[in-house]
Amino acid sequence: MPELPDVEVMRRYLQSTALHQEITDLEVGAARLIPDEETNQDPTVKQLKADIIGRSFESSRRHGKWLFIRMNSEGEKFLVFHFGMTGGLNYFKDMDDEPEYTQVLFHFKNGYQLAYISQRKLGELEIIDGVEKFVDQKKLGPDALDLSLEEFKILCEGRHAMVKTTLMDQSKIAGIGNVYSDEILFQAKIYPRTQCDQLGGDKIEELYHTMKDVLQTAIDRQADPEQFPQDFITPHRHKGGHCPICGEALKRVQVGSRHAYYCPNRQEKKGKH
DNA sequence: AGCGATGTTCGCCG
DNA sequence: TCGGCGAACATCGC
Repeated sequence: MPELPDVEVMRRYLQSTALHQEITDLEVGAARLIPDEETNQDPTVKQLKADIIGRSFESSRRHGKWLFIRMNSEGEKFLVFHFGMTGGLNYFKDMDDEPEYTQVLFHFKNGYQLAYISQRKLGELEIIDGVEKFVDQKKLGPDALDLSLEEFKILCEGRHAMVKTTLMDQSKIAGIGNVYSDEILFQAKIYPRTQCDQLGGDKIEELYHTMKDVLQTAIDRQADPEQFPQDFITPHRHKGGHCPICGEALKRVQVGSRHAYYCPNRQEKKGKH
């Protein structure tokens, strides 16, 4: 589930495995992952190879759900990853260990490989020359972990949209998706369809701190639901799941075109008390 | 066998 | 202008 914590864990993984090794070859299985300004996909794959082969990864950055790898090119060049709904990375040596659904494979001079995995082939991989410019073009808001309380208050105040929608809106806050917005709202005891302008100043501040806590805790636990604290909803976030705190059956409600899971006992609807 | 799924983009509507 | 909604994208697992 590649949201901010998942991508951060992948960034650290890549940072500790695949840096400073010359890339000797690149195999592209799913060309659709590489965006193309023209309609013909072949030249972009060739261009991607030309930009990458012979280079090495030098450092990494993350903004929201996007991962940037700076390469040792002439001038600044970054490889950008987006993992869609099902993507991931795996660094391995023996080709027998090549993961299923590998879509792009980087070969390093030391005999290791880095696989970009994507079961559903939704995702993106491209070369850019500046992170700030890219963030601007993609109209991404500040990264959720960099967002200040003041910025968060401004995002919420006077906004009629639902809180969950706002948390997931990448142009306002970058990095939070369906799963972590549910977790944040569960921890903050807010009903998912609550509108931002129904939250008081204190509640907004509480939500802000909860957002940071949830994301940081998830990163500390390797974004692995099995390692999450006992009171996290994420491992129970499915049909038939129960609240880890009070045992109530979880409910599901439509928000935008997605589903939110929540505890009807602990996430009260506004005006009901 | 059909439906739902962690993501983004785009167009339509009130 | 803002926000909600739904389709499209690809494809697998339940």
